[in-house]
Amino acid sequence: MVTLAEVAQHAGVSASTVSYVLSGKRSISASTRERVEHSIQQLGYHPNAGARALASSRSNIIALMVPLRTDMYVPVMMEIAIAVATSARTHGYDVLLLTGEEGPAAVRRIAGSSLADAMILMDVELHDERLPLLRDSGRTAVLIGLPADTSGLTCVDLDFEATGALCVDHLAGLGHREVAVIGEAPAVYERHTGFAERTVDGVRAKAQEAGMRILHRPCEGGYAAMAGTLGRIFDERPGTTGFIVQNEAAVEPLLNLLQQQGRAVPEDVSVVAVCPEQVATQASVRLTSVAIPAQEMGRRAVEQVVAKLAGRGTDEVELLEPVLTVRASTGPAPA
Amino acid sequence: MVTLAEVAQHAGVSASTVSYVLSGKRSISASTRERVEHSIQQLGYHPNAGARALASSRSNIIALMVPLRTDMYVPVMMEIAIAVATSARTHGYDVLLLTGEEGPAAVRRIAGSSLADAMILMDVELHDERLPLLRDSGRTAVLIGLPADTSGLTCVDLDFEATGALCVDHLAGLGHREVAVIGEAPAVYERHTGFAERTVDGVRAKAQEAGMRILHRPCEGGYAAMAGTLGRIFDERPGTTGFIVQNEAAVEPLLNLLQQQGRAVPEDVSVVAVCPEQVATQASVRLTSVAIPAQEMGRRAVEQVVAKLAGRGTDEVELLEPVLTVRASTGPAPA
DNA sequence: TAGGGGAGTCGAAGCGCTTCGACCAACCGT
DNA sequence: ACGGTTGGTCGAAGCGCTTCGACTCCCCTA
Repeated sequence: MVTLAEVAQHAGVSASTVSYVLSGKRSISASTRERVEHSIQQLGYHPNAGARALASSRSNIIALMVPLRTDMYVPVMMEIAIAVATSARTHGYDVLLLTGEEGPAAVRRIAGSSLADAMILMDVELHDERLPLLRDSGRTAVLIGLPADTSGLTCVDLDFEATGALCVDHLAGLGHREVAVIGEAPAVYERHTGFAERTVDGVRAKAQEAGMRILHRPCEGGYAAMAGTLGRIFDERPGTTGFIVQNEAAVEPLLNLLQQQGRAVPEDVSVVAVCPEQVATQASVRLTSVAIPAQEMGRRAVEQVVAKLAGRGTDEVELLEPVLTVRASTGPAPA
Repeated sequence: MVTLAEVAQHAGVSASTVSYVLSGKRSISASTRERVEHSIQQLGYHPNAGARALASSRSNIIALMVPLRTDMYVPVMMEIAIAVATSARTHGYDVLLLTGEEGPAAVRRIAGSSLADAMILMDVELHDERLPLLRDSGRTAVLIGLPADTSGLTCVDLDFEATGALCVDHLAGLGHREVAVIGEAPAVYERHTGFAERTVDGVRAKAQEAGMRILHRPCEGGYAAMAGTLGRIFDERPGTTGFIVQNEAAVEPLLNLLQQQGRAVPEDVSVVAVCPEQVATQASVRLTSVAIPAQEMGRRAVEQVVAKLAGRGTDEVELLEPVLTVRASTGPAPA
């Protein structure tokens, strides 16, 4: 491995000069800079990450904690993770992938070892165990998701209350009065991952205004679970004409079952989904949906991290505004 | 941050002794060890990752390059990535997440900076641009996938040829003589990511033995694409009674379309999928399938990396044996 | 009883980089 | 013509850890 000292020697300057060429923290004459850059090229020099981290106490690494769970829709997580990794690179950072398995201990480990300059946490629970540790580790952090107490924390998330309200608005505008919400798996609620509850809150509040009746049912993904849930919904509320689905793994089963039961979408029943665009457009019926902007969330989280590390930090909650796209799965309520 | 020196002082020993307690590279008396460990606890000491990397030239980090593409079935990638991260931790390693975006340059960067001790590459193409760089970087590496030239490389992958053969065997045993293979998106073939081709090779070879006619069609995911492909298949081979599907995003659309066309599964048509277990069990028909052992692949890749880093290395190709599970989507060919 | 050897500990020399203060020259205004 | 800048460069002191050789006991064997 080529070292900075070797580059310095090759270029006929001191080591510090090479360092300053690299960092730009002091002015360097054009001729020296050129010479040094040429030597770097020629020798194929790459700064040693460990040495750099040690000397500067900056690792240029962002740790990303992803959940290990399988009850969440994985593609969204992946999309966020990739967006984080990609935008981190554009800011000169690399991303360390931590799985939920280690739990709160991971926070301690990473903060303690200075392995990462900052952390991004996904799948945040309302009373997340990692938060106290995070707070007094003093490390820069950004959450994707919203805990109960956001004081001193920067959070990025979709505005799920507005999302719920938006869905209701759309259905109400089409004349629907009885709507069922197909929610995430029960475990998601038990864990109090805020987003699912916030959506339902948004739905309920708006529904009350609009004089709409809401039936909310958590539901596992897959056909079997959906069949059971759907049966119970129609038993309880035979007049249901609208569905709001917030469980990607239930979307296709729902459409399929409705079709089997001879309920046409959107003529007899309307369906609004909260899901990534791809799911909405690739489903068997092109779905009216509120998009989950995974990329955007990942990107914004990184930008917040970078801003905080640069001292331009803001401790604030950034809620992305939901956008509802009308497609082929919603229509006027049947008379 | 607490340093090793502070721990040493607190415990009344030298810094090197603390280091040896931590690494176990020299024997330490029980009493000293206890005293040191107690001090570590009490002071909340965590070794500084950068310093450690610098001094030992080992970062305890494994870099994982995941593809950026969206034409691959993402959940499998995610599952592998998580398995890699999780098993890496059990061996004391962390995982750095690199996206394909940087391409070959990432290999150079990571190898050059000694940021990672080893690399795991996913989504390997037959003539992957990253391989030459990898080879002469001299870094430890393991591929998940199989390039054309595996010399000097350790590879882990499912045995896709055997997978294809297994599917054919099963269908042939049930009396099917005309089978269509629904493949991955065309882009996957154009890129020459070996696995898709290898599956088809396996299918073809076995089909010849079994006197079965094969029609292979690449296919994008989603309903629209699948509808077109399916139409063309039945136009060309009206007698088709079996399907082998190697594109998770096409599975559900296929089942749905068959149902709409009044072709019953498995009475009229049999379907074998190559997909993760979850997809097979959650589909509208429980699918006979060959599982893609994502977890296992991730785990084995890490184990190979760890072995190589420990000097117990083996440059070999490890092909996992496919397992076919019979479920409800295959049955005897109609008379 | 002398000598050999292992167990346990320490000191010091780095690992490759950043950064601070110091230094030297050239240049400014007056 | 002279003190004060400013731009450009260097030397040296670490950053916190690992690791090598050296040293000291103490026990075992011949």
